[in-house]
Amino acid sequence: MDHLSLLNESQRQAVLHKDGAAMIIAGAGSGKTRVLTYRIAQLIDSGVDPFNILALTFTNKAAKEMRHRIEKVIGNNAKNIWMGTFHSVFSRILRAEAEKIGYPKSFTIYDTDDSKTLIRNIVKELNLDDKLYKPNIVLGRISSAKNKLISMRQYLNDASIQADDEAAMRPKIGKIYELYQNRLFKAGSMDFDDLLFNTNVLFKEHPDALNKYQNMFHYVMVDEYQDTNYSQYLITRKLAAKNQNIVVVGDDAQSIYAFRGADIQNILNFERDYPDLQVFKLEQNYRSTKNIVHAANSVIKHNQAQLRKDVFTDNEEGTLIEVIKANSDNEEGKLVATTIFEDKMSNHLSYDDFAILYRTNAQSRAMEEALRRMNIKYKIIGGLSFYQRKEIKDLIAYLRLTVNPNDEQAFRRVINYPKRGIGETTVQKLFVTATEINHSVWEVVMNATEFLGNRAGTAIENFSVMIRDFARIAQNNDAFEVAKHIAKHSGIVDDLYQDKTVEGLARYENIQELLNGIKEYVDDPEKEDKSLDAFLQDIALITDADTKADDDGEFVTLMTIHSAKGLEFPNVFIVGMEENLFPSQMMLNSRADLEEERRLFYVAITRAEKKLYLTYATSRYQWGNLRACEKSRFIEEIDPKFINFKYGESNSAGNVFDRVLQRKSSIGSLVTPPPRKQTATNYTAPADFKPSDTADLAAGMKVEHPKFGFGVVSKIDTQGNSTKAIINFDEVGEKTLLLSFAKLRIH
DNA sequence: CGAGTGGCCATTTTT
DNA sequence: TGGCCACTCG
Repeated sequence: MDHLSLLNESQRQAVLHKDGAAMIIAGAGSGKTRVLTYRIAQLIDSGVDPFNILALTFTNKAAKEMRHRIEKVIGNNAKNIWMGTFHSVFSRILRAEAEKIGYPKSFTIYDTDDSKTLIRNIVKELNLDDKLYKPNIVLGRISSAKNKLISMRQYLNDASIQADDEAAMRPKIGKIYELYQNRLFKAGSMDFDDLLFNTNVLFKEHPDALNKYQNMFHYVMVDEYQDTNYSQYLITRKLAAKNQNIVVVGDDAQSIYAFRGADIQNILNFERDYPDLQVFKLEQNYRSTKNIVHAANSVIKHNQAQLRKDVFTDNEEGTLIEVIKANSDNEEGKLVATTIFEDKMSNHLSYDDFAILYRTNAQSRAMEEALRRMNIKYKIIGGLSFYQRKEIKDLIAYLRLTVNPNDEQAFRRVINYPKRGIGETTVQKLFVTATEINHSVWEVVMNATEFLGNRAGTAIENFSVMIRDFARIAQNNDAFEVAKHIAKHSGIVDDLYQDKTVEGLARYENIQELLNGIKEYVDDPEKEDKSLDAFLQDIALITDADTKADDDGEFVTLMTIHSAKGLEFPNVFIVGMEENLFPSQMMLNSRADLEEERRLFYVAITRAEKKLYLTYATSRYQWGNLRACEKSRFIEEIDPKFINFKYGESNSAGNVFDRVLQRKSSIGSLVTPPPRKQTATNYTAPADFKPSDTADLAAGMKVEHPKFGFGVVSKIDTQGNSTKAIINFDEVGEKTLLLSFAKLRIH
């Protein structure tokens, strides 16, 4: 294969490795993805069936990117490779095998919010102190137990775990774990951790199933191995036990997910499990300048626990790292924004070339304000995802309930939304009864009239008839048809329709967007299964990071350092380089924590190709209070010969009081432009508004929409049995509407 | 039973 | 400072 010539010696060796176990230690920017890509291509070239290759990644983004790149090399065959995140691949497998372990085929997946709500409910039911048993903490304990494959039974029986919980004044966590797990089971639902936990259960209790997948996956590959937890480790070990063809790729210096159960130990275990292991080290960095690579090396040297590795580069020297000091978080934002602006202008760069990285999401606000004031377009990755919006979750709850009526959280969400006269009292009654007879709420609902008075009974009965009706439709229709039907007949659309505020309008649009998304899903020829079931499984594991960039024009990228892993940008700003922020206050308690934090800094530095800026502020607002901040120790840990202090220490420090005054006086000029594109309309639909039949709608026609007002059709787009109209509205600009859904009056 | 208001809590990271 | 929840009033 000619592409072998594009590789350096160690890359080539790693690519050409075929049978047996191997570990590739890949330094930052060392062409890891390229090696993985070519290795898979090489396997297929040598006659391996793509169906027999399993490639596991950590994020959807990484999976997508790799599939994309393999397609470029070997073409369509790449589609048949089993490639995805641990969660998505094994939820797919569990879906086929669920009944073996007592779950329904169409089990639903609880997201973190569902899990927390359930825990909150359980804590309440147990009459425990909700100040002590906070959902975050409890879920954290349960999650880390599951990641170590500790079942609720083992948890309750483990003396040292119980002692820990008692010492933390939370002796009932085990009890909560038990109830939580029972409730999930009764609801036919799994949380994220269950997807991996239950895969382990399946493989353990059903050797036939394990055997089946061992025979299926002749070659197993795991990316970002340093971020795997015990549960994931064991899955891969079992899968590879038969053929022993397993390759893991990782960089211990970039292990930043220990807080989530990732265990460096897995790398050590790996060496123990496969004595014939071959190790390849990729040490040449192709991404960054010498200054950046050396600076990163000088930082990571402060860690004790690490595999020896010498990352080097043949790239140019580059410019020094700039350290910028600001007096406040707002000034920090301003300095970053102006620096970007000036750099772009004087060097003819694109905003795409810049990224701003921070430790916590909360820091984005100051940056956003500054960028907006300078009219610099930006995009935030992460944060609240599309699928976390209330209206989206509401509709999805209906969809979930349709495929799995036992789904308790979905039920709770929509039982009285839109309002149908079923109050909290009635719902409580249903849940209490369910607990008493140890059945799911849905089973109680099915016999509601026996437990409830006439009025509530009827309301519940109507609800259950509606859901069963949805389920019936879901039997012989694709996900889009069902979802469209549900959006209409659940009353969600009508409800949003009433709300003429800006937010209401946005929610209405979001529902449309979700339906568009489902339409796209069923129109995708690569998706074999177009059922609502399949769609739900798919989106349960999607995060904001993979929603495709609607890239209208160039923009600066803002995100947390965690989500920046695996990415690269010519110019990178790491902001908030302050003690207690980065390193985070919560990570100062142990050497291990601090080292993880330092690895995080290492990851951040190595995102930069050409130019790196570190900024910090000497004061910052936190929970509405101004607090003085100190420069981060991490700045001191960089070898100073790679740094240029732009607003050096000589700058008069000033005191907090001065800064408050300074800040106050500058507030007058902070006239913030409108935060978002305005979509409010002054238009209100006339009382006699009646939608026309839009079958003959064509470009050029003038139409009226009950929310967006008047507009002109600019394009009609028919795909399959759905038709979209692109309409230019007078007030809100261009919108894409699904005709089967939108109410339009033709003029 | 539903809408509106006040009080309280929070900011570590994500599948 | 802002978002969410619980409580109270209509």
